[in-house]
Amino acid sequence: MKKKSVINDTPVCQIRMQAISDTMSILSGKWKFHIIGTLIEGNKLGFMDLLREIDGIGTKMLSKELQDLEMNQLVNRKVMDTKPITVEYSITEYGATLAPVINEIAKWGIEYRKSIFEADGEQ
Amino acid sequence: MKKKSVINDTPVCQIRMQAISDTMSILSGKWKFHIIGTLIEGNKLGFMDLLREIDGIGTKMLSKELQDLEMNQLVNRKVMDTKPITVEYSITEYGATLAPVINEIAKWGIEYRKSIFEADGEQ
DNA sequence: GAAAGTACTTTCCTATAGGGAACTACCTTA
DNA sequence: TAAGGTAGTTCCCTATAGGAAAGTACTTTC
Repeated sequence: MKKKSVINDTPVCQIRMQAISDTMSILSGKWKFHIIGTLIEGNKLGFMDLLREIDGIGTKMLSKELQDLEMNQLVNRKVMDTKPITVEYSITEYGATLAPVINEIAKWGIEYRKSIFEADGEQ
Repeated sequence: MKKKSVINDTPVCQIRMQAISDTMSILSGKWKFHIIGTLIEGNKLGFMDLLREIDGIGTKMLSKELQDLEMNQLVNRKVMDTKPITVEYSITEYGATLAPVINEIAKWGIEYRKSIFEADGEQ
């Protein structure tokens, strides 16, 4: 008889694990946090604005990631009736609920850097 | 003259973005959150215990991810002087500070599932 | 009519992530 | 001496992520 899981085998744990996988699959990749963070700060931004704000991203990735985020209802895309057409990207009400998650992650990262600095005397 | 970033160009934003990248690179991959979550719940666990607890992981990934986490001081590895040698994995004090981050991520994922269920009548 | 700005899409390429299966090595029990 | 448990490592493979560069299409400005 094969031994079975004992810790993660409770319904509460299963739901938690599933929830973590869900969140991380929605926010996966190198750029989603940066895009969401920028849109939370910047309110309404055009494609080229985002391209300039997010250091290092290219048009292909920005376009693809924005589509992903739009599909998951975290970002609004609105085509404006201007002379050269412009597009307004903004965070949705639902996307804004990610702020506490992003804050915790940023907070932890800042503490992490501090602790490395103190321990190793580097950087 | 090329237009420059205005939102993300403040020192505070740069540090925040860097911190998010740091955290996500440490916790990147399919399994790190599961391993850390299990170790927080389970206290001290052997390699085979983790293999059984974490549904779907194989020996190769578990071994590699544990090495990553150990390198980043989030997990302790202690070889025990038992008859067949056993290894005790546990979360470090520092690794335990990830609990609030994991909690926020889990909380958001649970709300996300709820909202999809309400909106679409799907799972 | 050429340049430059809007917003993308497409193609091509490489690097990394991650899985399966087999293998190592050592010890205990039947 | 064969089976089964400990804890991994190694090899081979595929799929995905992500970057660079060029192309599309349309408009305004010089």
